[in-house]
Amino acid sequence: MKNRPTLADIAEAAGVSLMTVSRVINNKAGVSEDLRQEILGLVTEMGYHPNQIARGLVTSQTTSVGLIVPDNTNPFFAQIARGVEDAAYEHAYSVFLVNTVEDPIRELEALDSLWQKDVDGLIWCSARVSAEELGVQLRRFPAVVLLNRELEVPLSHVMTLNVHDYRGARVAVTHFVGQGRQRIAFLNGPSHSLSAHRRLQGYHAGLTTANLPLDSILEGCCPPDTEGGYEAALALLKRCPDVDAILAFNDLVAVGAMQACQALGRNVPKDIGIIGFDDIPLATIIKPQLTTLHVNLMHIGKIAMRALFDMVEGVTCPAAILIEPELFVRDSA
Amino acid sequence: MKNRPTLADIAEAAGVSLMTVSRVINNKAGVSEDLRQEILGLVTEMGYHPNQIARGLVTSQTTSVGLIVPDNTNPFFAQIARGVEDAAYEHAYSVFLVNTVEDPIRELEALDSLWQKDVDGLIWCSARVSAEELGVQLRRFPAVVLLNRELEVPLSHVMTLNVHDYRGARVAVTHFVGQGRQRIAFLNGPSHSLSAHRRLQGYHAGLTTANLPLDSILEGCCPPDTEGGYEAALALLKRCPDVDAILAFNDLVAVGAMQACQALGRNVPKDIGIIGFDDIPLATIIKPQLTTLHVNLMHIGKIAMRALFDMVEGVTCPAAILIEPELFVRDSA
DNA sequence: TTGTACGCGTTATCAT
DNA sequence: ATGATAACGCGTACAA
Repeated sequence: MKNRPTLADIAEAAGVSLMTVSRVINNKAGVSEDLRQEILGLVTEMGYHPNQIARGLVTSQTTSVGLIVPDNTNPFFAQIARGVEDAAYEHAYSVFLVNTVEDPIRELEALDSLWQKDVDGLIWCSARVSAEELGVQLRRFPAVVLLNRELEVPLSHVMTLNVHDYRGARVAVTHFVGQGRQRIAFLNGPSHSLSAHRRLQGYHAGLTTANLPLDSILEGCCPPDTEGGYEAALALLKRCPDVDAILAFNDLVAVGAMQACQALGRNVPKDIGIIGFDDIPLATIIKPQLTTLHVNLMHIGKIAMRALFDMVEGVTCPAAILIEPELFVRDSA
Repeated sequence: MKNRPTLADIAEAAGVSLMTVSRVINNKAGVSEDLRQEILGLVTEMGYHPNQIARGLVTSQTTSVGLIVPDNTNPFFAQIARGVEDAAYEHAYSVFLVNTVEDPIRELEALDSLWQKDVDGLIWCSARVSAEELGVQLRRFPAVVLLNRELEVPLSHVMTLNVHDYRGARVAVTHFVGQGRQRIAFLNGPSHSLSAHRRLQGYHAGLTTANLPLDSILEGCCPPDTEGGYEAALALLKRCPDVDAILAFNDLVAVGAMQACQALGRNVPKDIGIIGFDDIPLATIIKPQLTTLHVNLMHIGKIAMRALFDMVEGVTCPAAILIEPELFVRDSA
């Protein structure tokens, strides 16, 4: 590897002081136009790029942020990560990607490592730590966007960004009811999930509004993937053969449920309607295409990163943003 | 944000010099056991973590690496990224994730930004730049793993990691032939893709080995996603109604092709056999499940990162690794 | 318009 | 066994 040129190198080549070059690099005033052009020439010629490490040491701005996700392989987070990276690119920021794999210890280590890297900000998805620990960790970073997690007491350097799960689930139930469906089941996600909790409330609200009885036999929990949805739907249809609608925690569960229905000879959507959540790419790949609560995940990632950038720059931001999911009616309900 | 403690802070608290603390932090000899314990106590008490930025400035090791992918949303690269991150975590390294979105300009900017961040190494997937430009860029980094790209002249600080596309495609064709299929088509990916080129060769070799004629009417190119596969398969079946097997560039194309067959009333696998490439999660979600050339993508990511780590540490590595894809026979062929 | 001195937090080197 | 000092590459504050 060729040694990278430093400010001093190109200052020497130009026969000027180090500061003059620095001014040119940072577009600051106080350099004659000819000198500026000459230096600019040398800069490109010698392939100089400022060393962000050294720059960060003195400015305590590293132009890099951390992104913590449970699993970047999950399409949900993959889309968000993509949005974050795109927006970071707009601002010439770099993104450290870290997976927690749902492991609280690894989550803590991820935070440590990002802190050691002196990131300017942090986008933290689905934080699993306790409320106290959350407070401690948030205090360590200059700016944080919390995705999929709420905050009891607002903090000036923290923004929360949540999907309006409650409303989404309620809309789905109302849609089912409008189709004349009566026995509406809910295949929920992990019980530790905040979203799962909020969606269950929305599901209940939807039923109540329609004067339909709540019946815990219609509710089930499962791992948020296709296998989970498949097994849970199988069990559900066994204990409640009269189910005519299934609201799923997410699209993966919905697809699993759809396949379970088909395996049992139930037609979707004729016999059983199915609605998913998130609208991942799979939703339109699968046949019949999934009716689902669409959330623009890449856009959420972008919003998160832009807000983070604003906070870093000292621009005031809303303390919390709530994203409205929108029902995309396709073929499954 | 609370000010992070520095070496000086805890040195002052311990009433010793800064260097003594540094020695303790770095597990170096030359500190009495009592002092070491006392300092260690203060370190945890005050929550000290070394500032990697400052450390990197003097050691010129940042313990961070760059990962360049076309699109982290693509399950193929998502899996690889996950493997890279997992292995990086094992070594306490951090990963900068950058998307190129197949844009050569953005790819160059990605390289610049990673270079400015002074990464210890780089994992570069599907490099699109010219051979000369490739050489220039490789020279800028201490260590590089090139995924999905070959190198004419080996470099001591660069390792290439490729899937044996040729062999995979040939195995697939042989499998088709073994099933008595005669009109075997190939829906290839983008013409600029190196993999696409190698797979085409393998496809040809497979046909030739089976004494089947090459027929360019059986070959098509398409964008490497489901829509691309769908459209291309539709066109293919229109111009060649007698096709009884389709080898697809990847699983997404295969799924698209499968749906096109179904839309045209062709049964898969009875009328038409389909084989994909990569074995992404979708392959087992879709029905019928996809027969495909399995590649352990997460494992590839891990191998890449571990090799990179070895190179950074000065351990010698193979100049090139070739991964054998394995045919996973499921329901589509 | 241009340059000098200093400090960011850490490690390496050389003293003590 | 411990400490003082110089460097790493850069920006800020001040001087010329």
